[in-house]
Amino acid sequence: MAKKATRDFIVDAADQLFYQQGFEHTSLSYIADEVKISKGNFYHHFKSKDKILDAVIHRRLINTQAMLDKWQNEGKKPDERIKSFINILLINQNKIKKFGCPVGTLTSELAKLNHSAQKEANEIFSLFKNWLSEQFKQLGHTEQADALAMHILGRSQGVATLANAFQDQEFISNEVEKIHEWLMQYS
Amino acid sequence: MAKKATRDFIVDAADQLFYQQGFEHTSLSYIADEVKISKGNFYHHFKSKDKILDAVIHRRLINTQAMLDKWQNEGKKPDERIKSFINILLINQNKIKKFGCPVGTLTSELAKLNHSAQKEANEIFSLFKNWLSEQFKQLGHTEQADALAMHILGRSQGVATLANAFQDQEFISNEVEKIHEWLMQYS
DNA sequence: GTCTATATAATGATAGAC
DNA sequence: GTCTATCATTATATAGAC
Repeated sequence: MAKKATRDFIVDAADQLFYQQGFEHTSLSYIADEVKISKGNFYHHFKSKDKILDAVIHRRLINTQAMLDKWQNEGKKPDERIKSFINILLINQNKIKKFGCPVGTLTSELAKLNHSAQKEANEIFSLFKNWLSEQFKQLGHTEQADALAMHILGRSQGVATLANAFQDQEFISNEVEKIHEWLMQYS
Repeated sequence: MAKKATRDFIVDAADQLFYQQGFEHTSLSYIADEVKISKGNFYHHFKSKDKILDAVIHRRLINTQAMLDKWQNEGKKPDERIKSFINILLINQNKIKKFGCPVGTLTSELAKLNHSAQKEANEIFSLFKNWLSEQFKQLGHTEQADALAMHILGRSQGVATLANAFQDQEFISNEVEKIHEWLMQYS
């Protein structure tokens, strides 16, 4: 396995900082400090701030697909796989309370900035949507599959947004349970 | 009725721009240009950028309360009032597709900035939550009222976030209908 | 209340030595 | 690949004339 290059450390740091502080609010100086390199060195690896954003989104796409693939192999039944998706809300609840959903908050920010990377960022959502849709198809709900996928994706986004605003742990548990109950009628 | 003062025009512009472009991304110069005043004049009315944010949040609190009061007087039954809330998703669908929910996107941004106005901004959410909770109480669901209020608030947030990312009009209609159906069991 | 001019700090980005 | 030094631009904010 190859040694981790400086470039990877930059993407590591940017990925986290963009999530915790937002894309625009995170300056290159701050990233460089975090990685303990100079700004000049930073520009050797990425020729603009938008280029790291591209790299971060690309990494998130890879990681998301890897997670979906893992769920695909782990859970035996489609409805159990969907539960894996819902349960991220519980697993990541501390981060979500602090920073919201990494996908939803990024797409919202880029929409306001009218940023050219909007489309790529939205692709992360599409990965989830298409994967969820596929599960519903396998459950026999071919016609409604896309709408059901969007529904569950929306529910999880709402939970993340309010958990972030209200810092409410019980709300997350309640909602996750409600989504599980909702899911039963399609299992 | 008093003449509209420059101060009001500044808050008008800031309110819209913070919604459309985000708080941090909206510079004072841009606001000043929009209102057609100088930056110096701007600082005569607001001594810092955070002070306009305060004013904008305050105005949104006032406007939100006024809207809730209006619904309280218009709709005869509590479940019809709740429907008024849900229907904002349809009424404002064009803006929501472009910029998301003004409340959710602001609280998310301020959370990432760790901004001191977070608490005040979240109060807008609380107005909705408490109002919705009151409606469910009047429908006889005293015990669950808060949880039901948070549920419906979360659903609407999820719809706004995904409508913004996917630019999907049909999704909004579908989800609004689903929320109406869900509401029936509590009516 | 409104303006012009300016101060100050930070940002994204580049040049060039090592 | 990494650094220091620097640039141009923009941001928030202030001073002071009218």
